[in-house]
Amino acid sequence: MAEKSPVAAQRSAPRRRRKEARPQELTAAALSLFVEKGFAATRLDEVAARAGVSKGTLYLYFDSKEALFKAVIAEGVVPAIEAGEAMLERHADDPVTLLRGFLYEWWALIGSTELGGIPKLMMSEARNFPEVAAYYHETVIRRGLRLIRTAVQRGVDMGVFRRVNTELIGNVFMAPLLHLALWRHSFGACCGGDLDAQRFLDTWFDLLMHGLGAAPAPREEAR
Amino acid sequence: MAEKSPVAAQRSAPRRRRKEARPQELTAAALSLFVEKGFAATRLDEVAARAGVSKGTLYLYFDSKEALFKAVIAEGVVPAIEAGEAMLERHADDPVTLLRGFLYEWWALIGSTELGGIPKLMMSEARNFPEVAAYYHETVIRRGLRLIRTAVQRGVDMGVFRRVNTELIGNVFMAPLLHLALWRHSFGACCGGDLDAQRFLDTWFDLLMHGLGAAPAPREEAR
DNA sequence: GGTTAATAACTGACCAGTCAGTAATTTAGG
DNA sequence: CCTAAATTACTGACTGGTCAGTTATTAACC
Repeated sequence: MAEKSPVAAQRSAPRRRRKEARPQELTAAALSLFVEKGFAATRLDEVAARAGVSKGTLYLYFDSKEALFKAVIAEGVVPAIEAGEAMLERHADDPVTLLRGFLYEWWALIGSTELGGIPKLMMSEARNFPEVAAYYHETVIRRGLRLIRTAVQRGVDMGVFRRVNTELIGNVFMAPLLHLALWRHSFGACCGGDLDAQRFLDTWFDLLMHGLGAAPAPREEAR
Repeated sequence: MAEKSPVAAQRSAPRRRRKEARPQELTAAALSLFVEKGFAATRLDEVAARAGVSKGTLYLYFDSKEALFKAVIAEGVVPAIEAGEAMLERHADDPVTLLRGFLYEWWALIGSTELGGIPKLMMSEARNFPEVAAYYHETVIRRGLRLIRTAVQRGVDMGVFRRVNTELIGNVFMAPLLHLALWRHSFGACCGGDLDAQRFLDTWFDLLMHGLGAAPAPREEAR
């Protein structure tokens, strides 16, 4: 009755106007699809469909596929960096707690969530989208590395850690975490051999603390 | 003189027939392009052109783009694993030398060469090509991890290393190496901040040896 | 009923894969 | 040897499908 269309079949939702909510919904849909299939292999029709709109609507909010990509990155990851910087202030006097916090919190808030797909996405696409890569590098990587370097430097200055090359320690610190996230979103999702995240993190933190020459005692003696 | 063709203009090389050499040339061209632009973004016309043949010829030797992908992986990486297994035999009694060898040799023979792009390629494409991923996982990853685990286990048994979780140590060991290679082929190729490979490896080996509780003395006291 | 969010049909470029034809090489016949 | 027939590596124009981006139209909300 209400619907005169006799074809029915097409289950078209009743076309709402929600200018405010759209960009969020679209970037959220794009994030999960980009992470799942990669940037190139994701069709904009699909992104739009998952957000419950048509492709034309997507183009009301984003100029191009690449612009959508940038928005996904900007929105997903910048808040996380800010959380890290807050933590650096909060535990200014305890480098071990700080590193443990970065490690386990990073995993809890980023690595293990959908955001954990972003490193893979950026690694995969960096060369094809140098502008986005530069933005990410400046906004996320540089700032993140500085965070870690600062924490380790404090530990060295306080005599808690051995003298190590603080220049590159941020990269070394992050490598296993990123590896874990990349694994989850590549081989972990298709071949067996899934890594046990908790044990992996414990193994790494244990090795790292011994490597830095700090008293072990991580959680309660990590198994 | 030799070339009678008066048309000239078209700089077509004189069409050689070299059935034996083609597959090699094609996989080599494909490897560098896949690494540079990713699998999806690489056009087969381009692969063929770089190998000095036409696209039609490519299809005489490979059934599909995916078949070419598999060939690239199989040819590029399996020999390297075999070299590692040989090394495990050669230095059976010295775990520290073994790990140092894996680390620096891996970088010299794989990470720093064009083959170093393969981990990035596989990470990026694993989900879209589960069959190739499964092959790589079985043929390369499993075997490689076993190599490292064996070396560390020996060190623990001999009392040279602390008791650590040998189950996951292979992944932890490889993570920074892979990170370095991935970096080279993503951000390193487009944004500044290039990692100094030698220093990075030294930093990692130093941290690792201390973490495993082995006597330091890596090269001559890595700076 | 006027404004504009939203749609869906459309366009044009692009590219994996095909195939009818071309040219290099080998073989057979003289 | 020389030449012509047979073979086969190789080519490049073509096809069918896909998809980013556009536009003419529709309908929701004030």
